[in-house]
Amino acid sequence: MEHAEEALFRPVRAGNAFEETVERLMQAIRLGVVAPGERLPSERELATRLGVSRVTVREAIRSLQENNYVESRRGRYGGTFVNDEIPKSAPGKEFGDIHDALTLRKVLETGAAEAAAGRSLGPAERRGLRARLEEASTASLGEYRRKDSRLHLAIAEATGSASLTAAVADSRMRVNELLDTIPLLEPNLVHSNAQHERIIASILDGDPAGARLAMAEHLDGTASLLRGFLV
Amino acid sequence: MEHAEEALFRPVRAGNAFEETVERLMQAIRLGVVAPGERLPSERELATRLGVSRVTVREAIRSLQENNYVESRRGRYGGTFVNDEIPKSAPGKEFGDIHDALTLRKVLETGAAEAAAGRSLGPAERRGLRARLEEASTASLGEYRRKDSRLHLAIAEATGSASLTAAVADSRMRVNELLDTIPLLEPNLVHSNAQHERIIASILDGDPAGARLAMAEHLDGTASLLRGFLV
DNA sequence: CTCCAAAGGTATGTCTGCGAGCCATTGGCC
DNA sequence: GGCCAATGGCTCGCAGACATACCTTTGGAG
Repeated sequence: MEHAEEALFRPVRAGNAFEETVERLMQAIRLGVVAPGERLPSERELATRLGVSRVTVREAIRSLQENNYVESRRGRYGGTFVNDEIPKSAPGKEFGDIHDALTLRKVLETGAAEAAAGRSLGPAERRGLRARLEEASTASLGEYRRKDSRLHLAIAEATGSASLTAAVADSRMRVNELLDTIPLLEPNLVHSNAQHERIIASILDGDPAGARLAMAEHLDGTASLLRGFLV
Repeated sequence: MEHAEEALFRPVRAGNAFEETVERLMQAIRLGVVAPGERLPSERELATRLGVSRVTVREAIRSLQENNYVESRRGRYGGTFVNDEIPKSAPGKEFGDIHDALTLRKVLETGAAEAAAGRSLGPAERRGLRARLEEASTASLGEYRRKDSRLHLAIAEATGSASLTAAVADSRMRVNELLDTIPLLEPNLVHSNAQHERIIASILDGDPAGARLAMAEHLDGTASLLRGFLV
């Protein structure tokens, strides 16, 4: 065999520093962690947190400006702000491996739901989850993908594991790119919200098995949709 | 809240190219993907696969030579070979976040076991799993950690998801570093082998729920051991 | 015995990315 | 009205990493 080697000898870095920085900032915007109208951290702060030089951060931001994701304003209380209308992700992405992305997502997100339900959550965390649920349920079609992602990220965060949260964020970006190529319909959305309620209820009730099951059903919906659309 | 930002604005790259390359090669050796006496891929091949220049690969290998992990021989049929006795990992590692590592591992590995059991495996994959199980069950104390990792990696591979396999490899490295600081005893080993049998049997029988459960119990063993030892 | 393919060993010029510093702009505070 | 802190905008020299080319060693094939 020895084809586990493929996993271990995969490329050390996904791209150059610039590309990866753009990717991260896009993640923050597309997953709704920084909403339209809100401000990104300052260039100096981003440079520190992303472990990258300020020059590189600026180049990445410039690239986002040119693609109408953000606008920058100078002066104190200035900064880089997310535009109200952000471009759709470029279509025709190579669908790498749908099976790969969906398998990883299912493992991570059902695991996160179960783990979150198995923890004793503080009042702030419980409030956070309810707030995200509320946001998602009242979201319009245009902002649904973002609000949905924020809810799922909040669930991952509720596990208390930063690396699990990071993994979920990456996974969602991959799957969202695929989802962006197929239509999002009102009925899906209603159904999705009902499932969200079950998931959050199970987590808040401390019911790991229920949370896992509810999440699994939730994910299976979009998974079969995807497998259907993309052959 | 907005502390999902912590996950998204984490550092873009874990270290410089050299450090990450060393890390990868150590993973391959420590996880037993390249066993003692075996040869690493050639420098040129590693450079291509790791997406890094040959100079960097050589520096990384040099560092491994100086630490007695490998030896290089010139000429055709030469190469870089893994030593029989590889150094123990440096103790006193900062125990970053034990909870974080264990949470992620549980999610990934129970998910992998379940996913593997839910697939129809080819004869080669089934044979591979049985072979790894056999290797682990007959391993001596000294080589147990390696053989054990190979078995778990084989399970991840059986999901057919490369990124899941990569994630499991990373996760195991983190947890193994912690495990290296506490003793490995014969009784643990016997118990562990029995659990391995159950896991593999469930996977080969196509019993996802059973595989998940067996894996969960298996992991809980070392998890509670760790939490106990490391406060 | 000779040849030569494949592996490690070496050298050099280029370019990316970083660090550090300074400038320009802005709006609240005193 | 003036100050000034915090932000984006800009420049320059250095270190790391890269691509490429060439050299040296080795053992099997012919």
